Formats: sequence, C-alpha cells, structure tokens
Amino acid sequence: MTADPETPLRADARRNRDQILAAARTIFAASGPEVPMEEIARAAGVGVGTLYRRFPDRDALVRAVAMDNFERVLIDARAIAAEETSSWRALERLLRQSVELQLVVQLAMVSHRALVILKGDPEVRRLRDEILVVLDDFVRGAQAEGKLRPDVGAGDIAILFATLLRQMRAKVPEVAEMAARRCVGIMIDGLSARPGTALPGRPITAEDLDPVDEHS
Amino acid sequence: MTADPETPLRADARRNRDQILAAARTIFAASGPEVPMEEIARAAGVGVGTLYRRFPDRDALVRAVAMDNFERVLIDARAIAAEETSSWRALERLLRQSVELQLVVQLAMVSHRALVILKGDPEVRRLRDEILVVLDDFVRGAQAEGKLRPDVGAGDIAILFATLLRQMRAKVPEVAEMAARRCVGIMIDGLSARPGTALPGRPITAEDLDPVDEHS
DNA sequence: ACCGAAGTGGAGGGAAGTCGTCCACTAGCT
DNA sequence: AGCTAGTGGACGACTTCCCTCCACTTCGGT
Repeated sequence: MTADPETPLRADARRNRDQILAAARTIFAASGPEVPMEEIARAAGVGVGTLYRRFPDRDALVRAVAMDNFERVLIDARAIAAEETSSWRALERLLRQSVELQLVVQLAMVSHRALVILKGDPEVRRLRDEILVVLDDFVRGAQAEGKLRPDVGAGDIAILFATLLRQMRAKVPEVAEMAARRCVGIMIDGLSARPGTALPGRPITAEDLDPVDEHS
Repeated sequence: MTADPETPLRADARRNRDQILAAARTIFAASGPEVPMEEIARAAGVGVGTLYRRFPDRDALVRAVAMDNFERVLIDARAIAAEETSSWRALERLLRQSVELQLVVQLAMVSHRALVILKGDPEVRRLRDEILVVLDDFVRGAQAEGKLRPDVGAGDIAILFATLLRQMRAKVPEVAEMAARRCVGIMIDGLSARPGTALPGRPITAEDLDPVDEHS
C-alpha cells in the first residue's frame, strides 16, 4: 500500500494521496473509523471524488491507514531497540512515543468496525504480529532486568494502552473484564507513592475538568 | 428524577421505568449515548412508546441515567468513607468498585454528546461536584498517609479513570494532551517492578488479543 | 507551446437508519 | 365493573452518508 503502485503515480496525485492518509490518520484517531468520508476529504484539502479515486471505499482507506501506522511504529520500535541498551528504557520510550505519534490509531484501530475490516487482511496481520514480537522482546528483557513487574505480558501492555488511549469497546466479556481489572490494578500500583518518575505538567484538579467546550 | 413524581406512578409503570433506566445504563456504558432508542426499549422489555412516554426524548433519558448513576456513586463513596479509616484504602475501594458497578457510564458520560446534554443541567452538576468533593478528601487523606503519590489531584484520577474505562474523545487539545501524558506516566510507574499488589487473573498474552469476535 | 492522458472536485441519486407520534388495546386501581 | 393510566409497535418524515459521474484542470513529455 505504501510501496508498489502499478503505475508510478503523478507527482500531485502522490501528494494528495499522502495528504489523505495523513488527514485520515488524524481524524480516525480523534473520532474513530466511522467519520464521513467527506470530512476526511475536506481535511486533506481534496474533493471526495479524489478520495474515492485513490481508495475504492472506506475499508480500503482504513486498511491503508492501518498499514501506514503499523509500519511507522514498527520502524520506531526497531530503531529504539537498536539505540537503547536497557529493555525497560526501550519499552518506556516506545510507549511514550506511541502517544505522541498517535500510535493511538494503530492500537485503537481495535474499534469493532476497524477490527472487522482489518481482521481478514493478512498483511496487516503480519505487521501487527511483527510489532508484537518486538514488544514482547522488550517486555521479557525489562523483566529480566527486574524493572518491569513480572506478572504482565505484551498483551497486557497492548491492551492497557489501547484501552487507555482509546476506549476498549467491551466485546468478549471474560477477557475484557479481566483486562479491565488488571489495568486498574496496574494503575493503582502506578498511583501508590514511591520514588517513581515525576509526572509532566501540573496536577490536574477538579476545576480543570470543567472547561470542556465545543468547537462544532 | 428519582424522587418527586407529580403523580405517584402506577406499580407496573414504576417497574418499567426502572427497567428502562437499568437497561439504558448498561447499554450506554457499552455503546455510548447514541444507541437507537429502540435498542434500549427492547433491552428493557418495553416498547418504544413506553420509553418515550417516560422520557420525552433522548436527552431526558441520558440526563436521568446520569443522575441515577451519580447518585449511586455518591452513596457508595459516602458509605466507604464511613467504613474505611484509611483514605488510601477508601480510594482504592472506590476505584475498584467503580469498575464493577459500571461507574463507567457516569464518568464516561463525558462523551461529547452526553457532555453537551449534561453540561447545562445544574442538578447533575451539583451531584458531580459532591462526588468530586468526596474524592478529593480521599486523595488528600491518602496523600497525608503517604500512600498516594503527592503529585496527583482528584482531577487526575477522575480523568485517568474516565479515560481508561471509556475513551476520552479528544477535545481541548492542551488539557487532553497533558492528561494523556500524565496517565501514561502513572501507568508506567504502575508497571515498574516493586512490591505492589498482585494482579488478578493471569498475564494476558499476545494470543489473547486475537479471539475478538463478533456478536451482531 | 501544445496536447493527450491523468487527475480533480463536488453535485446529487438513492439507500439506510432514526426519531418520535399515534392509537387501538391492556391492565391497575377503587 | 368501569375508568383511566399505561403500553407497544407500525409508520411517515427526515437526516445522514455513500459513492458515482462527468465537465473541467493540471501535469509532463515532445
């Protein structure tokens, strides 16, 4: 999707395609994979027609965005793995960076609709699994270092993040419930006092919750 | 909404009303405040007509559910406050209980649509603030006990949970972003190894992520 | 310069899904 | 037994989104 066009694709077309992908990534991240196609087109500065010319339907777009994102993350993860010597540090960096780079979408894609769309695609699957492999290395490594609690797996972390960064639409009752409990457990530990890392910014107070305005 | 009907309301009508509220709570929690009214009616075992008779429109229902939930939580919180001597323990209990009792909705209600609906209602507002007061007590108390990291506020926790239990639809860029970063920070601390609480269940692995099926 | 192919945008037909009303009918209360 | 509150679900109006279609613009090679 990002590599082998049958025909080289004209310069401006290429640019538009990228803009669409970028816009879609942002918008999907913010509002889920069900936003009107037109909104994406507008954000990308193109007409719906162009959008549909490049991506036959919504599913194709979702797939493309997913691929694009997985690729970025995978590249990041590998770069980190190469640079960092401590697995714990690597893990930490990966997670933090994921937030900044809106990995959100990527894991967040686990949004029922998107899930169904991506589920069948073997390419997406493959990429996802590669990422999980790297993540798993980090996890095991960090645990060997004694920095990461031994009772979590790569899945825990993936879920924890997917859930935190976006909602985890309840699905499989059992797993989902347990996952929720564990996340809470982890977070509670994260909250309990001890020489941990300092949090960025300032404490968010009850007042800060109010100024949640509109923009539409 | 839960207290002073103008007319006593007939026995079965009362029952239906409660069932509707219960169903709505569950469904809203699972799928957000935009689900078709009919779905709620069906889940409650009544016809749409009945639903509309009791709640003029969607907003009224959302409001009622919110009130109902806030009330429950407030009662719970106060009960806990009375029973528990340690603020940290109280906080812990409140948070865990919130998951089980689907406080979800309640904080989760912060879902754009719902937010707008509830924003204006002073009654809802009042309840919410009362809850925050109790929560704030817990927080300060737990911090005084040295059990809770001193650099978080009641807002942090509210956001952390609202976000974790349901998605936090990005809104105010600045606050939301900072909040996200802090949540991550907290979770990372929660993840770092140390004599913390044991997590329930077993580690969730990468494989566990797959069996996410449909049901529709 | 020029021209043909590639690319573009957005109006609009049509499908899907919701809302909330309306009313014939049922079941509580006295 | 009778009166009235309460019930359910069919239904028409409406909204929202999808994606096609095609007249028009732009690119890029000669």
